[in-house]
This record gives sequence, C-alpha cells and structure tokens, in this order.
Amino acid sequence: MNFSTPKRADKAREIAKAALDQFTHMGFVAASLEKIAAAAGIGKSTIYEYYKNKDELFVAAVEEASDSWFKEVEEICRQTRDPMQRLEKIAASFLNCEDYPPKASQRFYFEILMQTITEGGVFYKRKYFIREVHQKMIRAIADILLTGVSDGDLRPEIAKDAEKITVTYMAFLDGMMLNSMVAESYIDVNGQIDFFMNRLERILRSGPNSGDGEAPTLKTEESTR
Amino acid sequence: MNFSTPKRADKAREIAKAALDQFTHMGFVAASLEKIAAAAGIGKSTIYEYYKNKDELFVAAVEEASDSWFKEVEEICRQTRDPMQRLEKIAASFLNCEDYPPKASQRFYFEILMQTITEGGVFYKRKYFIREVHQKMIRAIADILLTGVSDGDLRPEIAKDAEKITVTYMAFLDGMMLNSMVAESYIDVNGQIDFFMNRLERILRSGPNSGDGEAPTLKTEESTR
DNA sequence: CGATTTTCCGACCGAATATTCGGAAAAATA
DNA sequence: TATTTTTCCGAATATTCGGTCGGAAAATCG
Repeated sequence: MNFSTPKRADKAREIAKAALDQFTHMGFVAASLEKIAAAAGIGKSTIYEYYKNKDELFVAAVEEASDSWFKEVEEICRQTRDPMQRLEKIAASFLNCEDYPPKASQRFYFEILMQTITEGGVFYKRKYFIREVHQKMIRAIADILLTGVSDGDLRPEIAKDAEKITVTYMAFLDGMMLNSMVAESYIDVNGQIDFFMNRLERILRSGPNSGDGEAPTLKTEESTR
Repeated sequence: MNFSTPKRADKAREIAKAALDQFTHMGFVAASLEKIAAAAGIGKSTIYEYYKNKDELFVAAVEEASDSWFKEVEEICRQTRDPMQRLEKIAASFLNCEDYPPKASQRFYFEILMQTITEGGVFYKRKYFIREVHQKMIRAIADILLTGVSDGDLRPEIAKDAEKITVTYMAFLDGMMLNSMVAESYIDVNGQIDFFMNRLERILRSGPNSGDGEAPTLKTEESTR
C-alpha cells in the first residue's frame, strides 16, 4: 500500500503492532480483524486502508517482531564481548527465562513457522520471506562464533563448523522452546540450557589443552543445578 | 462415547484414522468435518455418533499417531541393540529422512504442539494428556541410554544425566524438524544430524580408555559431505 | 469560506463450518 | 414377519469471519 507520507507510515506501524499483539496472543486464525481493529482502536475496514488483506498485515507484524529480535541480539553483543556469554544471553532472552507467564513471543515464533509449514499458510508460498529472516539469524549467530575465534576466545578448528554449530544451537533453542511450553512443569528448562551450554563450551572454548579428542577438561556437572 | 461393542470400536478407529490422515495433511482447522467424513466414506453427521465433537476426534487421532510412534521405537529397539544406532535410527525415522516430499507426520506433530500451546487449542486445557505422551517418549529414550550403560556400551558416568541428555536430544530433533521444513533448501539436515550424533557419541560412548576398544561406527565428519 | 481530497467506519455480503435434528435405512430382536 | 433398536445422513441452523461499499467526517487546498 501507499506509505508515502510519514503520517501514513506511522499509523501503519501502529496497526501492525496491535496486530502483532493479537497474533501473538491468539494465533493467526483466532486473531480476527475485528479484534485487531478493536485493539488498535479503529474500525475494521480502516485496516484495509493500510493493508491489502490479513496476510499482508501478518507480514508486517512479522517484520515488526524480527526487527526487535535483531535489535536485541545487537544490544546483547554490545553489552558483552565474550562469545559464550553472548550465546547464553541470547538463549536466555529467546527462551524468556525470566518473565515466564507470558511466553507470548515464543508462541508468535511458532505461529510464523506454522504459517510457513502448513499448506495454505500465509508463508507457505512465500518461504523466501521467512528464509531470508532465518538465514539472517543464522548469520548473526555464526558471526558471534567466528568473531570469537578470531578474538582467540574460541578454538580455531571450530571455524569451519561454525554454521553447523549454529544450526545445532538454534535447533536446540527451538526445541527447548517447545518443551518449555508443553513440559515446563517437569522439565527444568534453565537447567537444560545450562547443561547444553556447558557441553557446548567444552567443544568451543580454547582450553588449556587445545587438543581435540574426547572428554576434554573435566568440569563439575554440579553447576547445572 | 460408547465403544462397548467391538463393531463400534472398529468403526470409531476407522474414523479416527481418516481424521488423522486429514489433520496430518491440512492441519486442525483446515481439515473440516466434511472432508474427514468424505475421506472416511461416511456422512458428516455420522461422526457425531462416535465422537462428541471435533476436539474429541482430534484426541482420538493423536492417540492413533502416538501408538504408532511407540510401536516404531519398539521395532527399532528390536532390530538393533547398540544404543547409538538406536538413537540414530529413531532420529532418522522421526525426521523422515527418506520419504521427504510428504513430511506429513512432522506437520501433525507440530499441529499437536500448537494445539497445546495456543490459547483455545484443543489441548490447551488438557495439557496433562499431551504431557503423558511426552513423558512416555522421554522415558523410552532415557531407557535406551540406561540400557546402554548397563550393557557397557556407554560411559557409566552419564547415567545420572540420562534425562538431561534425553531432553537435549529430543529438543534437537524437534528443532531440526522445524528447520528441515523451513530451510531444507540451504540446510543439510542429514549432515546436521550426523554432526550432532557424532558429538553426542563422543560424550556418551565408552572411550578407548575404558578398555573397550574404540567405537565401531565412529564416523569422520567428512561423511556428511 | 467552499471545494476537493484523504481518512475513517458502520452495515452489509458471501463463504465456511461446527453442530443439531428428524427421520430414513438397516440391523437386531421377538 | 412385525417391532424395536441402532446406525446413518441430508438438510437446516447458527455463527464467525474476511472482505466490500457507500457515504460521513476530517483534513487539505485554493
């Protein structure tokens, strides 16, 4: 649509934010345009002045969310230089370990994935859009690893596996996110993250003996709980 | 409902299977009762003779699916004794590495999770149901690890971490499943699994220092390329 | 101020879809 | 065979929702 004037653009973003909020709390289908309009304090048909249809609105909401994700990663990287600490902080923020009850952002993340996966989903025929974001995420994480290597904080040998490690790390986060939502009552999510990050650190970190091999520096497992 | 007579029970399962098929291919919302009925070769309202409503039907479909998952794990454990091989086979079957195009079972798996996570989802107020299945899955995998330890195939020290390792393994599988559906074009899923399983093996397997000779199927990383 | 453009929205529309209902068809029973 | 019970389903119901339309209200312009 036409966002030429700044006023229009502002209003469009306002609507997108309200939409993001609704999508996040109730999912794409359940978040009806009526509810979104009500949340934005406008009439339903006004939405159509700014977005062609519900799908476009969802796209705008996704952009809103992904922007804030990358901003958060940037912020974390600004606050701490150590690569492992960065990864830990990103994991924590991704899994929202503190403010538990909401868990809203995770749900939205899965909504996006579902819309990409399911036939007829908003992104099913626009995978390129989600892939772009996804690849950008991978690159952001891989960069942390590579910077860690060139800074001498991580083993140099891992550079060639940076992407594989990144994908593994992200897959773990995705999976734990699911678990945390289904099984929060009997799975110690933070403990699991500690456990994983601990193992990961042994693989990545430049140890006293940088020799590859199994069972490197023994570390107390007690730190996980 | 009343499944007293065997005939009724059979028919109910037949309907549940047709429903599972539809849910799997189109998701909970898109799989209308009309389509399900058509797939089952019955009239739409006949479904209501066997299930109170769509939600109940979904529950039945989930039971159908989880049964077959556990049967598959059992079968894998019957076919191979080595714990790492078991885990690899389960991962492969979970991620459906061979018959790719369908990817249907994964989508159903996520449908279940979404129905558990999203407000108003079928399982949102029945998490206990999904948790039971989930915990049973964890137990099944953890058992493989513990059996591996007591058979001397895996390090004895890992026994106390069996559950944490299991959850990590499953979280990775869940996450990779998502990735495989979104990013199949630029992520080498099988390579990632090999990579993860390889690292896992180094942690779990009784090393050369335990006198047991080194792992028979130790892979080089090159095997992924 | 009057005219024109832009922004807004209430009311409506059509398409789905879950669920109900009444009775037909079939099966069981006597 | 006659009757009762069970199984089935076509048609109707109610509701929800995405999207359209025509015109009111507000802003902009000359």
